[in-house]
Parts: sequence; structure tokens; C-alpha cells
Amino acid sequence: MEKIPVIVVVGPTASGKSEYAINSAIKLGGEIISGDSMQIYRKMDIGTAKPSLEEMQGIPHHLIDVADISEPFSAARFVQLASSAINDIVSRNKIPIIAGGTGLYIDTLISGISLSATEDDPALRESLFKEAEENGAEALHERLKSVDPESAEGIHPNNIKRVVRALEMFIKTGMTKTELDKKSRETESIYAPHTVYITPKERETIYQRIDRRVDKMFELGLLEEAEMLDKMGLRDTPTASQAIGYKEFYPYFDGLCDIETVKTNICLNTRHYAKRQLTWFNRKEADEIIYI
RNA sequence: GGGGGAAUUCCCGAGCGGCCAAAGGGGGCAGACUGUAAAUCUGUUGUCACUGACUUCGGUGGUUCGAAUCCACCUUCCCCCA
Repeated sequence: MEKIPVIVVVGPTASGKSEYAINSAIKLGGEIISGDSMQIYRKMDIGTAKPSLEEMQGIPHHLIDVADISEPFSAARFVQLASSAINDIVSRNKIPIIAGGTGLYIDTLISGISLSATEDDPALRESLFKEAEENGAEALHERLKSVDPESAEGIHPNNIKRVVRALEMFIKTGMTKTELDKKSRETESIYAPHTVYITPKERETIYQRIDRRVDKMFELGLLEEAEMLDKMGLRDTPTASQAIGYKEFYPYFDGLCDIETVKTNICLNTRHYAKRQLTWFNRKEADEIIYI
């Protein structure tokens, strides 16, 4: 079967991916699929740096504003939505351009990993976390080791989220994470990606861009946006509540810190995030590297 | 003017005679990553010729076999009384 050519634009936050993707779309006749775990949420506009209508220059953007903040989101859901968006784009003879910074989502999509369909079980998840809290992370890790030593080997005992997930997989499906991962790799990817990695030559460059962007977000009314979302219950949402640019406001709204602290923390968390993105993308092969 | 307290490694902050290159946290740097991923987690962080040596705990000088820890003086900061 002929593979579907897609262009993939990745890089750390504030690297200029969106702009690059839009320009490519104009040049090549493409449409954009956002590969971003937070831009999927409606109303989270300024803080997630969604491109404005003008910036989009008429290029259709998919996977932006597709979920309510109260909804959980996941790599599986992303793959599902992105795949159908790609089909749609291709059927209209346009080129799909995937642009975003969520490495896990994008890699899962283009590498053709097929995540088996399992429903979440919040109650089970919660009970596993409780178990870790009561008996210690080490004990939970031991439990994983007894059913799936191979995956336990690769997960640090302190990384409770991952230990829980691995156990959850086993309990729900009767198969170990090791087996399921292996199975997920059996299907070949249907995509032929051309990946463009946008990266700074100097770390300082991206840090400065981040600071500038955060300043701009505040000018655009980030505080008001965060306030509105907080009133909608953002901090109690399963996924959206984690978004940088919003969560730093929670203590401020509770009168526990001043606005300058919020801003500083947003810059800092964004830097850390950018570093993690760089670590992720650096080890992947890119077809093209563009320095900012 | 009088009295009391504090000065610690990039920052905050423990330490109060040997086990201290100095807890812990932050930050920095590096890394991991298959369904919460803008999340979660790990390592490292005085210098060097690095299983050892050397220079650090405001400054100077002392006490001691031995001091970040005790003493004296100096400098700076904080608090209280005036």
C-alpha cells in the first residue's frame, strides 16, 4: 500500500513552528494538524499560544478547539482524531502538515503505534495510587515486577504514574505492558513523514523567546482568560488543568502569591518544558533541521 | 546612644569542635519517556592530575591534635529600647 506523505514540524515551544507550518502550507497547498496537547481545548487561547485567525492566513487548522476543558484527553484520542483529519485532507488533495510540540502524540501517530482500545477506569487508577500512598512506591513497583518484570525494569519505582499505568494495563486486559507494547508495534505505519525540526542553536535564544512570549500573553489578557477558566473549574479538570500558563495562577487567585510570581513561574515552567521537548526531539532523526 | 540577633557553597536554608565539600529545597546542566505528556520521573551540580589532593562557610587574628562550628576585634545587615 502506498504510504501517505505528511510533513511533520516539531520543535520546542516558542520556536516558531506555527509560523513555519503556515508558510509551508501556503507554499505547498497544505492544511495544518496541530500536534499539541493543550491547543485542543476550547477557550484556552492565549495561554496555549493558539495562532490567531490572521496568523492562520486562511489555512485550515485541525485539532484545535476540539475538546471542552472538562474532557480528559490522551495520545489515543489524538491519534484517532488526527488520523481522520489526515484522511480528510488527503481526500481533498491537500498535504497534511502536522505541527506541534507534544512529542508523544506526534510520534505515536506517525510511527503507527496502534494503541489497543481500552476504556479508562478512574476507580482502578485511583485505588492503585492509593496503594502507592499507603504501602509506598516501592511496594507498588514490586507488584508490577511480579507480573511484568520487563516493564518494571524500565520504570523507576518513584515514577508512580507509569507504574500505575503498567499495572492498570495488566489488570484491565490480562496482558502485560510488555506484551501490549510489542503488539502495538506490529502494524506498520501508513505514513511517510518528512520531519522538520526547528531548534535553537543556543539555549538562550529559546529562553528569550519564551520570556517575550509570556510578556505578550499578559498584554493580550492572559490574566482575564485564566480567571474565566478558573471560574469554569479549570483546576479540577483531568488534563487541561495541567497547562502551563494557567496552573501558575491558582495560588494567585487564592491570594497566596502576587502576579509577578505567577509570571516568573510561567516563564520558568515553560523553560523546563522546552528543555524536555529538546531532549525528546534531539534523539529522533529529523529529515531537516532548521535553526531559529 | 544602649541592648539583642544574623552573616554558609549560584539562591533559599540546615549544620553549632572531628563522621563536613558541608542536609534539604530551588535554580542550572544532562537524561528517560507507547493512553494525564504543557504531565511524570532519574542523574548531576567547589576545583583538580578525581578510590586521592587542594581551596571554601563575611574579614583578620587566636584557642585546639583538629574549627563552618569556640574566643577577640573589624565590616555589613536586621530587630528592640532611646
